Amino acid sequence: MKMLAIDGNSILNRAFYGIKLLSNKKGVFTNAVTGFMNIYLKEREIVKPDCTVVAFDLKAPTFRHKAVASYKANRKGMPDELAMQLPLIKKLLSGLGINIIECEGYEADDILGTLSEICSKNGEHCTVLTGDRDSLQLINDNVTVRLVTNKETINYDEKLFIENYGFEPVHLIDLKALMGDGSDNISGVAGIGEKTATTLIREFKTIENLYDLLEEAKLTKAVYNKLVNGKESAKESKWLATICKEAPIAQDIAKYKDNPADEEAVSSLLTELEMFKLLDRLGLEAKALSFFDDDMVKQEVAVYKSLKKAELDNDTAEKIINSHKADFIFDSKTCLIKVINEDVIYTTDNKDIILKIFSSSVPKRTFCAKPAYRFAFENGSVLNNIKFDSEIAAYLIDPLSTEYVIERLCSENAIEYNSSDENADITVLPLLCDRMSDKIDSLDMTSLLTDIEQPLTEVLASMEFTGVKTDTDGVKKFGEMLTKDISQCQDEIYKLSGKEFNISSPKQLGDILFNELKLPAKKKTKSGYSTNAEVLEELRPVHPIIDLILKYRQLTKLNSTYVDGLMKTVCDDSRIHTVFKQTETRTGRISSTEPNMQNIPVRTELGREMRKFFTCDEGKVLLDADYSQIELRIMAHICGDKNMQQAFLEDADIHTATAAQVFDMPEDMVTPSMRSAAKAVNFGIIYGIGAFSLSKDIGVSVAEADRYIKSYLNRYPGVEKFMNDTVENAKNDGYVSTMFKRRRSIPELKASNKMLQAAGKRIAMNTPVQGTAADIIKIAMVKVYQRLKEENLDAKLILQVHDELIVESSLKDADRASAVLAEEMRNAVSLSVPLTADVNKGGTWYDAKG
DNA sequence: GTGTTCACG
DNA sequence: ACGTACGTGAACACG
Repeated sequence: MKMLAIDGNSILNRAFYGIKLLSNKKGVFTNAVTGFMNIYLKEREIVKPDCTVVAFDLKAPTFRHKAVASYKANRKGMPDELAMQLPLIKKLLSGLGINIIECEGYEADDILGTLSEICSKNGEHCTVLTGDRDSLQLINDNVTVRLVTNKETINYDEKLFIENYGFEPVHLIDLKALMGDGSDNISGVAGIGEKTATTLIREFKTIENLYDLLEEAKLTKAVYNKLVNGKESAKESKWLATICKEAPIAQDIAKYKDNPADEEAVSSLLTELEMFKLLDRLGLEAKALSFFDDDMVKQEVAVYKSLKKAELDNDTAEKIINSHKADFIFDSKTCLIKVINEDVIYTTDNKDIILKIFSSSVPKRTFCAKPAYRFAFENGSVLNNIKFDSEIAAYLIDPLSTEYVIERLCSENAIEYNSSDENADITVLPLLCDRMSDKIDSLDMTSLLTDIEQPLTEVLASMEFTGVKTDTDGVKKFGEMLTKDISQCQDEIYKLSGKEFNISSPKQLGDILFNELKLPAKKKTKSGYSTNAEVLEELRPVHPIIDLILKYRQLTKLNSTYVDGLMKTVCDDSRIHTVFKQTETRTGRISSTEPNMQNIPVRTELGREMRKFFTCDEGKVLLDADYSQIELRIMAHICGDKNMQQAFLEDADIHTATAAQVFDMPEDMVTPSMRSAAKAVNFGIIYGIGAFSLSKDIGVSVAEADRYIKSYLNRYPGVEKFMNDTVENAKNDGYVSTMFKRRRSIPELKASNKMLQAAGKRIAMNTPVQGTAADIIKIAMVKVYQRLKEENLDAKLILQVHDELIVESSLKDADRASAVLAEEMRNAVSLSVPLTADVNKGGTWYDAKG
């Protein structure tokens, strides 16, 4: 008989923080349940238990001393999003026939301790599944702990434990008694940390033995004194660290055997939670549920009404055009439009009629306007007077959502949605727009939506439509050259390693490097050795094969992602029409796909060659304009630091100026390496700096990197204040915002996981800066687009790469277009420091980049 | 489908 | 101690 004993709270907690928030249409969160079940089902395959028990905490804070201590440690409690999933997972597990144990006054790990004790006594095997290292103390011949970590699940048996810790599992409590445990409010012996504690426990095994032999033991004076002073605390800590094995639960293992599942109950629950993948995995069918059967919800929802339908013909189109508003949904795949006007739904797939509606001046609202703009442009027409795009509105309201679909937005806005009605989307559209419009107003984002984002949609559609001229012959030749070099590189790698293998497989490559060639392994990943560029870079001097592998990586990346990848996307007009996504990023940037034109190589000379194949039509030229240091300038503006502002007002080289400040010397004494260190610090400042990463980035010690940061913040006190205030406000408000009122909520700040919290702080510091930069270039894009049009210039925006705009212009209009670009980019907003934009021109992107 | 790697700002 | 900077998209291997 094999038992699997699971620490429900620990695993649920890990699952919650490991997966982004998910919820069903009613807003019931399900990410922790999903994550828990993923872990559980995977472990079940591995352990193959006969009986399974999931233990949950049920704490009565005053019941006993230990409970009080840990109650305090967890007092801030779990977030509501997690707490509401506790009953769900319990219900689900019961339905699956899995035993749940809760025991008043005992924590989950006490129950696991008791269960493992019962198994041991009966000579049965017990596998404990938890994310809590404390439980490792339970390990013995019969008890294995499978420790769930972020990366992997480690199977801890006695052997592995001794290998890692150097003493037997049972003495983990003695270790804790000395070193303490902050997260569990265990104080340990003051001044004794992990190192000393481990050495002591390896030698003396238990604290009792240690204190018995204290006088004759060879200890330093300091350690001796600490131990003497901390004796009481050590004893107390040991008691606190000891997992109880006497919880009052059934002693008969047979009681914990798995029960048959109640399939009916499980499938109702999972259907309601909309966890269809899990249903599938369990081999169950979804159950039909009546929509909105919850009375509470019913009262608030706008009731779905079935509307009259009519054909959209010339006459009805005329009527619509002359009315005061029309809401439409356009499906570009099937070229189908549905228009709602005066409670009638009109439908047609007639192109001319669609264009007639689009180009008319009747005020329109829609969901996802960009394909409509593109359709209009592709047919030589225009789309006029879009008043409201509810998809963009939904994005501004919650940029963290992964997809914006009408059905989901309805459930979030208490609008009933009949998914079996093919006209459901258009039926709910007017109401959805009303609700979202109110929300946008109340969030003070009206101007952001109507003055920046909505006008931008047309600009993006135009850029996509225009596309980028591509020299396919050049790309092909470049690819042929790469292919030759790759095969040569490959041969040499095979020669050096003595065998043929797939160099692109990190697994096989790791095996060759670290097992066959016995190179020193640095980092590990979930599935083996890490072989990323950073690791390889360090190994470069150790073996000549490393250089070749890096070369191979570079060449194959260029060949598959850029040469092959791009060639696939070139259209018949020998232009690439990327798709810009306006509702994708959490900061407000736009992104580019199919292909991604925002990550074309530039940093290495070979990669940069690619840009020679992005060109322009005969008689035209490319204009490339980029903001210089826009993010640092924004930082200087919003933090108000006079020292930092001065550098920009004087038009100084900001990295040199920073180096002069940080290293406290005149600018002409700054060496290139100091400048480059300062540059890294400036980047770090924008990202929400950490000494560790900075040290890695510039190759100095963590302490040194920390000094740089301290010195930086000292010299630019406004920056430090901004960081602190921003994080503080974000904690209070739950969100941060940009200069133009774009907002991003930061749930990470409420996490109990420290790493997530730290990540939240960095997001809080970075988003206002990155997001404001995004706002500004969007404003510039709209203005540039309008002016090029107004001034009748033969010049079109074709690309945006975050701080860079590219225009394809006729030769004759190039100078005027350049002036428009520079002017509008510089004057997009007025900050307390100047914004500068450099413009260059050339026949290819490579040349125009300056 | 997920993880790893690497291209960009 | 833990793992380590912000924001993206694409290709490939592997289960």
